[in-house]
Amino acid sequence: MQELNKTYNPETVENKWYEYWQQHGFFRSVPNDRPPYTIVIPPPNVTGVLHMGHMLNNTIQDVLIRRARMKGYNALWVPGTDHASIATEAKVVQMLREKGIKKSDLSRDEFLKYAWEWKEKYGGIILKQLEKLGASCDWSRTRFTMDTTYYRAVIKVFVDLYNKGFIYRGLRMINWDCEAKTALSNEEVQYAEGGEKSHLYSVRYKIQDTEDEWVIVATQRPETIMGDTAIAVNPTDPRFMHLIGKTALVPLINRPIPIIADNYVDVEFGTGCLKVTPAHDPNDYEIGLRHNLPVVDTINLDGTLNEACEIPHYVGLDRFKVRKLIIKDLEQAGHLVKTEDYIARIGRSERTGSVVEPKLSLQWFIKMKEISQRALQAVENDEVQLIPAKYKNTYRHWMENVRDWCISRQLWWGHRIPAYYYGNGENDFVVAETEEQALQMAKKQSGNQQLTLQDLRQDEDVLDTWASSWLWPIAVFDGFEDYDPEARQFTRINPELQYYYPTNVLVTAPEILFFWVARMIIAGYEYMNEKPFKDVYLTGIVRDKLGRKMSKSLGNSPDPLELMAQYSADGVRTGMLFSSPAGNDLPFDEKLCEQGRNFANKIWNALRLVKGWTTTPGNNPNMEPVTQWFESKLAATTAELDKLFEQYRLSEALTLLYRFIWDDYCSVFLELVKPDFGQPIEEDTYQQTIGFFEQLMKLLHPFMPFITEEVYQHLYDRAAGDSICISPYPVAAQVNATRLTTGENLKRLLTQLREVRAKKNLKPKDLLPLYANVATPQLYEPVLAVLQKKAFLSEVQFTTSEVPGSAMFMIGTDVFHVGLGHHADASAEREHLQKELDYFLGFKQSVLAKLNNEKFAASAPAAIVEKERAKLADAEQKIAALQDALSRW
RNA sequence: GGGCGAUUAGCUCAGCUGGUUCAGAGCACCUGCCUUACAAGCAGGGGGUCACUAGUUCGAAUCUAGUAUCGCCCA
Repeated sequence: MQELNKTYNPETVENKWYEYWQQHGFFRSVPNDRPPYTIVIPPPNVTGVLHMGHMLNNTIQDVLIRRARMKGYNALWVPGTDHASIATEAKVVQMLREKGIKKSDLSRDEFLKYAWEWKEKYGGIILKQLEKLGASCDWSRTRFTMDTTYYRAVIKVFVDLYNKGFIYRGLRMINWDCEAKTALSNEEVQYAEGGEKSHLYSVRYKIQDTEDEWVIVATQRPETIMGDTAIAVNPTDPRFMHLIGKTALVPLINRPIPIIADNYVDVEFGTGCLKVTPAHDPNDYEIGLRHNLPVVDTINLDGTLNEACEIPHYVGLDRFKVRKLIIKDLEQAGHLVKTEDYIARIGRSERTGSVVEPKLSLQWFIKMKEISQRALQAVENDEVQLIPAKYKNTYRHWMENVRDWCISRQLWWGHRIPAYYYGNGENDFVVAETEEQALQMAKKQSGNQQLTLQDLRQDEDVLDTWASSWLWPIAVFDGFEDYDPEARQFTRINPELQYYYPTNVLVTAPEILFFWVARMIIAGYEYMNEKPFKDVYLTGIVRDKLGRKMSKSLGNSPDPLELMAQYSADGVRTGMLFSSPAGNDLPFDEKLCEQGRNFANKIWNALRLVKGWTTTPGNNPNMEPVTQWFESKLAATTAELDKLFEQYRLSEALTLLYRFIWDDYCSVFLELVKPDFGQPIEEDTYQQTIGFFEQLMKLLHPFMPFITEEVYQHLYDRAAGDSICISPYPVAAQVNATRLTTGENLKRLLTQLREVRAKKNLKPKDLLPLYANVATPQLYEPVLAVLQKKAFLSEVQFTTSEVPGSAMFMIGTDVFHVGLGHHADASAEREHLQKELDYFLGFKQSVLAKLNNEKFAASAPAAIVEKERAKLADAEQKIAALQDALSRW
C-alpha cells in the first residue's frame, strides 16, 4: 500500500482527475438509446472572468449533471459564451483608447477586426476557469453566440419575426449619453445612492385669454420648457378641475398648450401640475401618446439646444448653461415663483458620468403581448416549473404587463440588423437574410429595377444580446439551420435537437428571469412548439457579509481561483452550497469554504484509517448489528437524498450527507468497527466497511467530484478507464427498521454513558456496571458486546430490580442505571432527577389538559387523539420511573 | 408609487399538508482532551416569548389581518 499523506493535498489530485476525465471523454455526449438529461449553460460574457455568481450557478449545474450521469442518463451539459455586445464593445473601445485609437476614427470593419482579436485573446478564459471548478461540460460542443451558424440563426429569426409581423420599427425614448453620443442600456445608467442635490423651480404659466390667471408647475429642468406641449393635472384633483380644457402659454415663447387631465400626475408632488415635455422625459412621452400631443425636440445629440427652442440666444448652448440663463430670464419676466432645494434621482452614464438625456429615437421592437401568451400559460400550469415557486407570481406579473422589447442597440459588436434601406422614406426598407435577397425585395418593393447593392444601406445597429441568447437552447444544437423562414417552419428537426430538446433544467440567477428565461420560453414555444426546459432553478444572489451584492466595481468579491487554491475546488463547491437554498441569497462567508476543506480532510483521514488496517479471514458476529445498522441507515439516507434532489433541495441534501458521513460513518461506524491497535479486522467487516465507503463516495461525488474520485480509486484496484463519475449511483435499498432502531439505540446508549462519565469526571479505566430495564431486550441484546467494550462497562444486566447508588437515564421508556459505586453524589443525582421529573409532570399536565378538553376530543382527528393518549401513557411511565429512581436517594 | 418576498439561537439558515419525540442544523461560543485516521480533530455543554399586535382554532413558528423593520423587481 502506498503511503497516504496526513493532510489531504487537493491541488495535484484535482488536476490529475480532471485531465483523466477529459482524456476518457466521460463528459462527451452523443445521442443514443438511453434517456437524455440535458442542461445548457447560461452563457457567461465571453470577455468576462469567473465571479462568485458563476461559481454558485455552475456548481449547482455540475451537481445535477453529474448525478444524472451516474444515474444512467445520457447526460449533456452544453457550455458556451455570449458576445455581450455592450460590455465587450466598451472593453474594446477602452483597449483602443489606451492604444491612442478613437472608435470614431475607425470604420465598422476595422473596429470589428479589433473586437474579434480581443475575443480570440480573452474569450474562453472563463471556460478554462470552469474546468478548475470541475465542471463536467461537453467541451467539444462549446458555443458562442456569434459563431457562424448561431449568427445565421439570429438573423433568420429576425427576418422570420419581421415577416410574421412581430417585429416593427418605431420611435421610443432611450437613454442618451451626450458626451459619448451613444445610446445606453438601462444597465449602463447609474444613480447616486440617496439621489443628487438639485433644485425644484416653480414656474407660472399664464392661462390664455385671462387677465391674471396662472397655473404653476414645479420642474427640475426649466431648460426644457420650450419643449412643453401640455400641462397635465390629475382628473380627481378639485383644485384644478376648472382648468382642464383651457389653454396655457409657455413662458418666454408664448406657445399655447392645452391643460389636460391624466392619472399619471401625482397630486402630492410639487404643485400638482405637471409640465409635459414629450421629447425629453419618458413619462411625458407616454402622456403625449395618450393625448396625441406634438413632440418638440429642443435638444441636439450633443446636449446643446437647437432652433426648435425658439429662443435664438439659447441655440447652440449646452443644456446646463441654458438652465442657468433661463432661470434668470424667467425671473426677470416674472415667471419664477419659487426655488427650493431638492434631492433628485439623476441618471448618469456609467462610462462618462454625463447626465443621461432621455432621447426619442427610432428603434426596433418585438411585439410581446401575443407572442408571449403561451409562455405565460406554460409557467402558470407548471409545464415549466420555477423553483422556488414564489417566482411564479413575479413571472405572471411581468408577463401580464409585458412591454414591447426594444432589440436595437447603437453598437457595432453584435448581430447587425438585417434591414436594408433603399430610399429616404420612413418605410423605404426591406428585411432579408442576405444582401442579394434584400436587393431583389427592394427592387420589387420600390418598383425600381435599377437599384444596385450600392444603393442599399444596411441598418447600422446591432441586436440586443438577449435577442440572440433567447435562442440558446435551440441554437446550440444548430436547430435553425433547418428552419425555413419562407415556409415559417422547420424542414426537419435535426437528430441532436430531437434528442436533447427540451432540456431538463435551467440554472440561473433570478435577476435575468425576464431578460432571458422568459424570452427563451417564448422562443421555445414559438419555434419548437415546446418548452425549452422542464425546470428553472433560480439561484440566490451571492452577497458579502454586509449584504451587498458581490461585484467587480465594489471590489468585494473574492477571486474564485484564489479561493479554490486555498480551499480546493471541492471545498469551495461545498462552501457555496452549504448555505444556498434555491432562490435565497447566499451571504458568502469563507468559513463555509473552510468547512468544505475540512470535510475533505476528514474523508481523507477516514481513507487513511481503513487503508491502514490489516485483515484476518472470517467474520465478527459482534459487528453484524453494527454493519446492519449502517446498511439500513445508508438505505434510508439514499432514499432521503432522492427526495431532496427531486425538490432541488441541494443544500439540504449536502448537509444530510455531510452529517451522515462525518457523524454516522466516521464518528460512530468506523469507531465501532475499528480494531484495537495493531490488531487485524475481520475480512467480512472490512469488506463491508470499504463497500459502505464507496457508496458514500458515490453519493457525494456530484458535490465533491475530486476527492471522491481519489478515494474511489484508492478503495479498490480499478480497471483502466474506470471512474466514479460514470459509476452507477446507489439505489435506495429497503430499510430494515428493527436493525436501524437497534443501531440507533446503541448510539444513544454510548452518548448517554459518555455523558455520565463526563459529568462525573470518570476515566475510561473506571469500569461501570449497566442495568437495563427495558420493554424489548431483543432490541439491545445484539449490541451488548460492542457496547460493553466501547463504553468500558464491567457488565450489562437486564433487571427489573432496584439498583441503588446509580445514575439513571432513559431511552424512550426504557430505563437504564449506571452503577456509580463510590462516585455517587446523592444531591447531584437528586437534582438531576427532579429536573427531569418536573419537565415530564408539566408535559403530562399539558397533554391532560388537551385530553380533558371536550372540544378537543370532539373536533380533533382520531389519530391525533390517539397520539395524545400515547403521549400521556409514555409520560406517565417516565414519571413513574423517575419517581422510583428519586425514591432511592 | 405598484408588485413580490422576508423577519426563528451571536451568525447563516431548515422547519413541506396547523397537533412535544419541532423549537432544529451548521458555524461561532464554553468545558475537558496532543486517545497511533484526522487539533482542518475527539468528547460533552449552554443558548431562542419563532419581529410586534389582534384574530381564526380544542390547539399557531406554521393560517388571516394590521403594524414595524429589511430586501428585491417594476415604474
